[in-house]
Amino acid sequence: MTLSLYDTMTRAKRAFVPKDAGRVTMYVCGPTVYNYAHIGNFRPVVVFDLLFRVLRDVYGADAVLYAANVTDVDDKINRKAAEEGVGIDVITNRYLDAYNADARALGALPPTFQPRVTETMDAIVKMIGDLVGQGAAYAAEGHVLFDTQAFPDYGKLSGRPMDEMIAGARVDVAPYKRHPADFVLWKPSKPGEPEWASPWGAGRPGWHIECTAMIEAALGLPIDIHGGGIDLVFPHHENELAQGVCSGHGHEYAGWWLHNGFLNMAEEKMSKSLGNVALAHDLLETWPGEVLRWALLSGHYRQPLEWNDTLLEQAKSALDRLYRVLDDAGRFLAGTPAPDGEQSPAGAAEHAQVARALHDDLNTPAAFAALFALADKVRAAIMARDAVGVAGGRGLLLDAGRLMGFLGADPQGWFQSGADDGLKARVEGLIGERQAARAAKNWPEADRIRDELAALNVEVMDGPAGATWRIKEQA
RNA sequence: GGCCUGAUGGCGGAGUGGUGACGCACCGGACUGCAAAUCCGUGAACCCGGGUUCGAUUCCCGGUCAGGCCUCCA
Repeated sequence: MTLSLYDTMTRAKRAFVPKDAGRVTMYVCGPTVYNYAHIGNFRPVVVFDLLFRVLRDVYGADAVLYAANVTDVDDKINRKAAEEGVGIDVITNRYLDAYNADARALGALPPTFQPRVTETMDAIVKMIGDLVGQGAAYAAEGHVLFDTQAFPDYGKLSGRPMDEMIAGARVDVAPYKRHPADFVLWKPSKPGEPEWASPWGAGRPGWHIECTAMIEAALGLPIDIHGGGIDLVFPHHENELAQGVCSGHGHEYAGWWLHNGFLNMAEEKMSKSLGNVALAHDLLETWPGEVLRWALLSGHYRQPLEWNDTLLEQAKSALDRLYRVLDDAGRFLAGTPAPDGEQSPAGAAEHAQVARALHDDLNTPAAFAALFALADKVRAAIMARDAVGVAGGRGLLLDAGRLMGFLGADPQGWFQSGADDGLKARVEGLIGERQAARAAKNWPEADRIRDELAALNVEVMDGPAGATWRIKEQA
């Protein structure tokens, strides 16, 4: 089974072949930590976490090295720190902690490395020195600039011939630039703002050099996969590429460039029912992280995705369906004698189909379809009272879910999340009373109790083996 | 102005040169005391105009609409 990935550089889907199958490397541009991150900022987090999981599945967990950086030097950080009268580390640590907590809630595995600009300053300064030494950068008026003329392929990644860019540019060109396309590697800090020592004077790095230096420091150039949002293709990744190649680390930078599409917000829908909840941090107070993850993966990662509350409701319903199968499978197996071993696990073909879909450039909608097909097989095995099929099929469903970062919750807990112990005890008591009323065929009383449960946002479902219940809607 | 994406049923969203997945929602039936869940089943879509082809939703050209990017700072 071949893994193929769409590469922005060649604009084609290509079979993925790492330089070293025992050491697969991936780097993804992470957040600037000056505030809570928007849900759109978490799309690359979830998409590349999924790719991380797929790569670990193919090459082995220890063979995949994934670095996701954190930008903790930035004007917005400086401004926030000044507003609060604290050091930038207070701001960056606060929002980095929140970011990591949110990422975890969205089911993202921790990256192998999470380099920070402030901790990579030596490597950044060294790489700028390398570029100057290679004749690809020059110092001017306290700045160090990358000389785009030194890189003939500049513009190749984003498909922008340099002449056209200059012709269409609307921005004033700083007088110290040799070429309008040249960009900053190092610049002086403003008075009172953090600064670091360098051969060109105290100051701070430009945005683009940070990532190139962090890649070299954390993984070593070249890497197999470089990921990020499609908005970063130009100028950020174009510049990273130019820096990496010209710094003397060879002609390759990244084997595959992957870019996720944008998340489009439908503000009016969002605000009407849920308030201003564009932040993942806020959404997580209303929805399970798994629902947000499902919603983020419900379209192909390269396509734009419309984000609204309907999408979240549909994601919740879809996950409910899968968890219901797991729940029913568990109940069936708990009440069934040991299997006779005559039949096979249900859904083996569908299970393989999940991985096949993911290996086709992370086709998550097709993978979801396979997940549902697998769940249907488990359901059919339950109805056929095929214990081997159910037990095996449930295992396959859980395994496929695990590959995608789903179905990790206890099914009971999934449906009863949000209920505290007091509510649970009260619900169990009411259900007991209702069972007695139903046994006596006292339907008005049974319905009255069901209404009482409904008032507690609890839905009761009668089954042959007794009643089960769940929380009806998200709070 | 330049460059680049996208347009599929009520909603979300795959895919394909030859009867258009999947999920959510809706409708009919079974089951249920009634429901819920589940099962069976129905209905429902490829932006517009040309071209290539035996055949186009799919390939090509044009258009419309929507979105992204166009370099320290923004």
